[in-house]
Amino acid sequence: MSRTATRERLFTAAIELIAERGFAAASVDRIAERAGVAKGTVYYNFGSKNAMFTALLEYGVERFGAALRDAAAGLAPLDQLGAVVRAELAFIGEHESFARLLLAETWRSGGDWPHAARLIRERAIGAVRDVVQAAVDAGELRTDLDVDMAASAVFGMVLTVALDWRTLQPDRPLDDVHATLMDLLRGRIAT
Amino acid sequence: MSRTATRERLFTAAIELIAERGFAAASVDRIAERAGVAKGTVYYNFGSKNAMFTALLEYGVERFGAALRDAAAGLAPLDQLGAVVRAELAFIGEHESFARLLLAETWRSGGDWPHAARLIRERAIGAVRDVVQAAVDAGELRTDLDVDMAASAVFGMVLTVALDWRTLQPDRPLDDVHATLMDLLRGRIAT
DNA sequence: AGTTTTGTACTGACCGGTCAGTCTAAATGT
DNA sequence: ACATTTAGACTGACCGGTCAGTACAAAACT
Repeated sequence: MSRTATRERLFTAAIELIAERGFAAASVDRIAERAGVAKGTVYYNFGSKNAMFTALLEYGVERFGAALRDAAAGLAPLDQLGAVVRAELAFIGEHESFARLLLAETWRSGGDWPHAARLIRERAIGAVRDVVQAAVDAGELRTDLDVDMAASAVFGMVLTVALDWRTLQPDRPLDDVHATLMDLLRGRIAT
Repeated sequence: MSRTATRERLFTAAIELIAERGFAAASVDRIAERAGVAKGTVYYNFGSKNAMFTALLEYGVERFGAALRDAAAGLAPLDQLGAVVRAELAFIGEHESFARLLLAETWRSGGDWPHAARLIRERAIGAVRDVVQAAVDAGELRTDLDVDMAASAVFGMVLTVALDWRTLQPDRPLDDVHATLMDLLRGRIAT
């Protein structure tokens, strides 16, 4: 089997198990078993459990961030926020387990991973931030808006709502969820 | 030492350790040590590590939900949402570790505790839901608003923003954060 | 051509250590 | 008296990590 194929199988297995029970409870034995690979292969490919987790996070966050940036590319500032929110919903819909893992690990405190949290903030939340900043620069949003906090708020809101969506109403169309979220963000709530 | 005092010391110690590294990595030995209590006391009081965790969650979520409900009590529907958001921020500011643990456990998938997630949704998010519903009933919000999703969105947004606040800008006044959040929710963002 | 070497990917038994949970006899508090 | 806590020794299961060895194909040598 090719090296990259093996690594991806391990990523998938690890993401699922960590999303279910957390990092510590996902044993290397079980991850290897689910990936259909011997335990030693994990250490041949990554060197340690921690290193595998770091590689997995980098791989996923990079893709997540790229999906968000691609969604906004080329659009008018007016449309970018909606597009980014839609892209975040879509990505989470397709990579639900990874999103759960992300939510749990990003806001962990003392843990072993200051690196992980920073990565997520730079790549994923950063993409949202850039869109908000573009809207401010275009004179579309108030110039005194706290851009970082707004980006974090939008990202967190979409992330938690998306996971509720997948958990409680998985059959509901993405557009429904997207519409409600955008209504909330645009203040179209009041009568 | 009284039974309840012992339990609370154990709760505090367990919450901190679990928030730092997750449930599996927080050993009973270390929890007992941090609480200044013998290991046997844990088993005398709770019977098992899982049972302690369940009791801890019930205790914390109950208090969290009560804080949110108390904040809204007696206010006009117009003011309730702001009060609930403020109460959520304040509670997280005072019980940061518990909030981290809550975030990680609520949106976990397969885990050992579907019970935990349901509890949080009923008690904590439920308090937000009631406030949103009251606003709808008072004709203050659109009647076609998806109340459950809006409540979940507000709760998740405030939770993630609050933890970013504590992590990245702990010295910032609560009122600042509150104002930005309410601006976002009221659509006062556009120029 | 046939043989030997080399590099890469993977295997699974095994080791030292940690963990949840048990047990007990004595102490402490009310 | 009775409930609660202590201190610590102990067990068996499981965990992260190691390592000698297998498989196999491309390359190098004769």
